[in-house]
Amino acid sequence: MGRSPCCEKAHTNKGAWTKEEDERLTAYIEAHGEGCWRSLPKAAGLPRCGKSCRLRWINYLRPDLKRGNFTGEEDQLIVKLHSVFGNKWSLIAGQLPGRTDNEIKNYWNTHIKRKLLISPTNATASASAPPILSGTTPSTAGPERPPTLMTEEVPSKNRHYCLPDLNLELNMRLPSPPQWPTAPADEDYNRESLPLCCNLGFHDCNKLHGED
DNA sequence: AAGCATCCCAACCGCTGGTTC
DNA sequence: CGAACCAGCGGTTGGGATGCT
Repeated sequence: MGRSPCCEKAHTNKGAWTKEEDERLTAYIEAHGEGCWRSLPKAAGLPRCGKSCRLRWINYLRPDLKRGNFTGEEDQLIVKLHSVFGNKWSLIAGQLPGRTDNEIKNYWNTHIKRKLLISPTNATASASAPPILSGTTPSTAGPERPPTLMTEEVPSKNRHYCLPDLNLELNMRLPSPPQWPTAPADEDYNRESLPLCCNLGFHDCNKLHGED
């Protein structure tokens, strides 16, 4: 097949970007726009691979980036969105203008995750609350799942296990027998794939609150 | 002041899904 | 149709900054 390799690793720099590299990249993108990251380093005269240029631009050089600390609203929004999307940082970043997936991921890992883990009431909630997903996934159903929005500004007296506004539920199960197209012999199930039913929808919050 | 521990974040690595040849 | 490429994503890490003893 007639394509050249992604980048010549022998002639590419690694590690921290220099000011000159930043300026070259910025100037090139301002002149030619984003896109075609593969050919960009050569065209811009940068000893970097396209992947590295893309990352540097998106995470650091883009003019519309919001620098500085996350606000309380952003903080809470991230927690909410994480409860919906899990570790889909790009989706979460899409809801926070001026923030990058990398930034949010770092913020989550260094600030929010710890805050949620520290909260003793949250630990209790994790232990007692039913799992959100019937079929567990590491990003949303494991010990790191943030089931509650529990930050220190909530007085302990008023704390209760309030779920975020949105919570998608994914169920996977075998279809009930009457839905089977034909009734196969047991041995057929042993060697052939089974049809699965998947439901995607919202939680019944009352059930999770134990209020039904 | 020096040494050590911890925090934080920029950047790299490896994987995936879509596209191109 | 399969192999290779490409962009994008999430996980991980290296090392500078900061705090503590």
